[in-house]
Amino acid sequence: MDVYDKYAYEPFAVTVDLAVFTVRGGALHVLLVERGEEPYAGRWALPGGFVRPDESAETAARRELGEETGLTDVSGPHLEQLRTYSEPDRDPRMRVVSVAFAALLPDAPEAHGGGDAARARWTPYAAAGPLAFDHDRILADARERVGAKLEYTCLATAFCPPEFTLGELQQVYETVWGTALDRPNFRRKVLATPGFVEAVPGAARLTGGRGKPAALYRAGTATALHPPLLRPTPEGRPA
Amino acid sequence: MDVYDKYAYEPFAVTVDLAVFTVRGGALHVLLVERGEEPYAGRWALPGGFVRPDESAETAARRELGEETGLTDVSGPHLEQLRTYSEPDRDPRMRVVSVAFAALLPDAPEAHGGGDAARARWTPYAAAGPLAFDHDRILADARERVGAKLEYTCLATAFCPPEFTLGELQQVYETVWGTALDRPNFRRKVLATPGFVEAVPGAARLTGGRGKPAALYRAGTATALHPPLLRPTPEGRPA
DNA sequence: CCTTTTATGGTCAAGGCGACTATAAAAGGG
DNA sequence: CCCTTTTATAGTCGCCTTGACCATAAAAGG
Repeated sequence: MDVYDKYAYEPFAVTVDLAVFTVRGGALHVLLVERGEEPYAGRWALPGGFVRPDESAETAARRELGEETGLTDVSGPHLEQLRTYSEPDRDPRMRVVSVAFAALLPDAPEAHGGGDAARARWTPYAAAGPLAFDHDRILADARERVGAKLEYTCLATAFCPPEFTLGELQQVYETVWGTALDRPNFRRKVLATPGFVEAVPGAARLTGGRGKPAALYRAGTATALHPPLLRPTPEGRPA
Repeated sequence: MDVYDKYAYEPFAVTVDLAVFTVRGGALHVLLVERGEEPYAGRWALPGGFVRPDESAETAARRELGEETGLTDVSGPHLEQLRTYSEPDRDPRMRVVSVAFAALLPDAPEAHGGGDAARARWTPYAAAGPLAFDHDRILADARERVGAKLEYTCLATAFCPPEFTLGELQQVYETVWGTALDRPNFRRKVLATPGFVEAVPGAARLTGGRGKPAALYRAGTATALHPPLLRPTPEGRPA
């Protein structure tokens, strides 16, 4: 990292791209924006934008998250850096290096308040067609990362509202992983992990649905999951 | 990521920084270079350099790895992107965004063949004093990532020569994690994981040391470790 | 009132893993 | 040449986790 090297260096544009996920109605959704200009005019793309001179990539990502979702409290949602995409030809116009982030939101915010957010739409992950640039790749990487992190972190609560039932939490796992889980076993595992969730003391209950009302829980203070909650292996996944 | 936005964007310099690790004599070592110029003249730093106009960050990292280690076959070593560091003030001279990588090498190459490699020295991780720029942080992040990946991947073999004993493999774990492991249990776990290691058929053996000669193994084809090989928890590490 | 639906509680056996003991095969020192 | 030391390898035992179940409780709907 020697700026005084004799090598000439070329200036790059640096952007952030966001894969913003939520779980809605049993399906994983991602926030997309429609491009208005070339290249890829009319195609959908991940929200994002330039990193400004006084910003870190993290700051820029959180700013973009607020602009695209219309959220007021932008400090709440889980946001984490994924990796950086820097293929020389990933943008046909110029050299653009993009730092990708994944964000996890609870359902509800139907997005597009004003400004940039007006362009944004929640799209089922499965229906997120061919995206602009290398965003298909970024989105796939982001989804894989989120699925993997559910195994060994308490990240699943980031998809849930402040108070939630264990059934809702299980829905998050089943939706992201695309597999069904045994309810009693899931419950046993979650409750046996100290700090994962904590019961809402008011013995509160919920919901408009059928069946016995469920107890409410809040996210606990733990972040890691030891031992991990491994997704069921369809066959053998050792390789 | 809209280049036609009205926002002015500032050009950034983009570099790669490498945390190159090896296990030597029961201690984790990292490859450092001494800076000759301001700022941080005389301080040690992670090797790295500018990403060239026709390179991706991955390509630049592998090129730098070759230049700094003097290795000929630069396609062999494990190299993986860590994350990107982009704090606006991380370089006092100008706006530099750095994509950090971790590289894992087997012991032996005493580095510095010619060119840039002459500047490079293997340093025990524990003795890697205050480094230039934010490289202390990068190095700490890299070490943590490597330690974590040993748990759920077969990455440990990247520290070993082409043929190795289970004792050497265990040494890798103990060195990176800083904990002792029970030998029979470690052996049982490694051999029970299909594709982790495969026995060298020639019933070969080794070594100049005392004791019963050990069987030789090669790295297998598996990359993931299911179930994981968790490092012993000193107390409770659920948080 | 009975069925359906969801939440919750419990059992049981197989497998993984930590702790530990035992044996085998080399080197080194008297 | 024997005995100790050292390292590799084999095996045992019991606890805990986990997957596959079964059973009960509490609501809604007909």
